[in-house]
Amino acid sequence: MSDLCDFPQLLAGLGVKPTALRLAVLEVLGASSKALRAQEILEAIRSKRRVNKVTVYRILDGFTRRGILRRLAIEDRVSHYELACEHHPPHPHFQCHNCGQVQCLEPAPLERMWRDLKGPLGNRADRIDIRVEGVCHKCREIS
Amino acid sequence: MSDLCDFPQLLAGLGVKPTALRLAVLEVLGASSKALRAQEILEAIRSKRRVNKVTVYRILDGFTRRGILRRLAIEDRVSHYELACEHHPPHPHFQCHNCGQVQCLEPAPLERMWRDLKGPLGNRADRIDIRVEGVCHKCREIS
DNA sequence: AAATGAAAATCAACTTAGTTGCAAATATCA
DNA sequence: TGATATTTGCAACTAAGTTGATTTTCATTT
Repeated sequence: MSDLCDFPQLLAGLGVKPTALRLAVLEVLGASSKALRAQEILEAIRSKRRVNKVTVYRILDGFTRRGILRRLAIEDRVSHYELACEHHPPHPHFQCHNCGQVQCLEPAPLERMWRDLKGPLGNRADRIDIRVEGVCHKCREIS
Repeated sequence: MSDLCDFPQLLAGLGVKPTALRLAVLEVLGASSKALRAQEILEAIRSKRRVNKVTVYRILDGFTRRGILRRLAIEDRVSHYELACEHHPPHPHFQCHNCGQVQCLEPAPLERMWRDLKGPLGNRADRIDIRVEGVCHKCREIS
């Protein structure tokens, strides 16, 4: 997941001002090969400049709402974030029990999923979760 | 997900004492057709008797470690729990954007997943997550 | 029946990740 | 330039869960 995207242009296309902090968030994520926690993003930016955590949380939130980022509920009590641009289509993730890192796996077609997920990268897969999100039949009826 | 399991026996088989609270937790989950938050379990028990939240959290934690329950990291900042006994094999979940409820879907074979997930129950699937958990190659090398 | 000891439950205080409301700074437009 | 809107920062707060110490329960042993 290297940064192939032109972030200023990406933001411009959505009418979002490309402020220094917004670009910093995108660059940190673009430079990462794995999904990152808000905390990690915050620290990465702080290694270069001064930021308030609230600002970062708000940027992450805004980006997620606009579909610029995907928020992953992969681990209890912490969100992970990744770029959601055309170069980073949805894909399965692999979290290590031990170090907690969240690797991105190939967005292989679903039929090949099971086979693919168990083998590659030398990971030992103990558990595969499949999760669907949307609007349930009950809520669809109401609205 | 109705309770087909004999909880006292289940616990006995694992050498876990079937205390009133432990059974209460299992009964609440056994009676539910969906995965529940710790909060909901706590409230369900409190409608019948007095409990301290710490006790419930510790029971949920112990049960999860022993494989009696599965903890689902389905939503930011809250865990959901479900029975992990033989009558409740792993399966995909559906969370409603609107009400937040976490339905259990059929544990259909993975090759049929995609097709199956989109159609049934009248839910509108906006997003399908596939998540793998285990020990990554790096951590495997170290230990 | 009383004493003992281990397991279970409780309590208060704390932690972590994230949120709110408002003020200050910065950018944008007339 | 001044007026307005947007972004950032700060302090205080919240929700969910955790910790450590204490008390209760309860099955044994005396």
